[in-house]
Amino acid sequence: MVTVDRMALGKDYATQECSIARALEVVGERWTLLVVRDALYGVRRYNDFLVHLGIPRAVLSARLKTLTEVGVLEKRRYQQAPPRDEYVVTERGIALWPALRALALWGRENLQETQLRSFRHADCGTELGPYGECPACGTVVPVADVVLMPGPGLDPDPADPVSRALLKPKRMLEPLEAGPV
Amino acid sequence: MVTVDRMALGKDYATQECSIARALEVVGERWTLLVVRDALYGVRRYNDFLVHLGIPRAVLSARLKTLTEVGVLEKRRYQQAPPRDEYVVTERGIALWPALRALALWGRENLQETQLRSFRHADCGTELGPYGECPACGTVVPVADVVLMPGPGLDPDPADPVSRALLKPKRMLEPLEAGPV
DNA sequence: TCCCTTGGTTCAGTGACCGAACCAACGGTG
DNA sequence: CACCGTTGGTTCGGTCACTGAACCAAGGGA
Repeated sequence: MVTVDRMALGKDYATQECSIARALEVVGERWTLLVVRDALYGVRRYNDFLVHLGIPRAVLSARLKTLTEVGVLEKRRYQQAPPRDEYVVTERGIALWPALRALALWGRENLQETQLRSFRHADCGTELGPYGECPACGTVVPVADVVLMPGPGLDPDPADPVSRALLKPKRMLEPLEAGPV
Repeated sequence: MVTVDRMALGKDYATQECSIARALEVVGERWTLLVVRDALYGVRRYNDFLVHLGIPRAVLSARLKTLTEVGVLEKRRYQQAPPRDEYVVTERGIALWPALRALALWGRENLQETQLRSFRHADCGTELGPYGECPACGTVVPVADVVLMPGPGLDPDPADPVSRALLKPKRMLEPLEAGPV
């Protein structure tokens, strides 16, 4: 019996002296980055994450808990009776935007045939360049000034209310109004 | 009995219409992004990946196979007798650099206490800015012009030869000369 | 002949993920 | 007041990916 703690399988990269490994220990598990993506899109409520992601409930609960603990999300009571909480993305979560945008760009250029969505500068409607800048304005665009635009490759009649809400242009970070199922 | 193919557990996000999900199906599995990171650092040989990552051999074989199939790495014979292959990062793999750099930055700013490594512009030695640009030169720096610099937080006497080689400044992409174990 | 290097494959065990069922607090309705 | 619907979970049995250790094989060199 050694005193070394049993390393949880599949969670950390103990031997790696590397900031990327540290980051992946937090956001590298299955579903985690998609939860953060949805949070940046404005999804805040348990049920909206659930139906939009199609994720097992136990896994969603675990991810929301971890992300709250590391300060990427903040659990906040939005109504008292009955008590209801929502998960709002924090500054630390917003700081993941460059990584997510880079991944989206890579996926679109290398794996995706049809254009699904685009990220545009709210002020002028120009699509963001490869480094998150607005080519027309010449400035780096903060997430709050980005609009998520639907593209031609999307299913025009999706089953879940979150996907339906995202068929219209949507300002990032603003809470998403998901209709009934 | 439905005709729908059994979805492999833990690999794809079938319901997601999203470039990020497509990207994560390829690079979202455990270890994968660290393999790509090492490839960008100049690691090319099976044994070097193995000792540097501390990854199970079966998983390394699987990841190298998948990454080769999707065109992120290229398997190339570097000597005939005895026959030996190496894995070299392709243009498609290099295109993952912005995502990895963004993740590294996030990990360092949010999770890491000590500075482990920094990415600097080879021409002038300036540390890269948050969007991969050189603040001094005002240009976006391609990976080939980035130097990986060791920082004060690193173990000064690591066990594996790859970590030892990375204690000296190292130009990205150039093949890494790992000494004997 | 024997051993070493390199680059793998095989296999049993473990734990993360899966989906379905269940639970609980509260409000509204008949 | 009984009952139902909404929201936000927890529990549980089964499956599959990851783990680590052992094994394998094609050469080269002593």
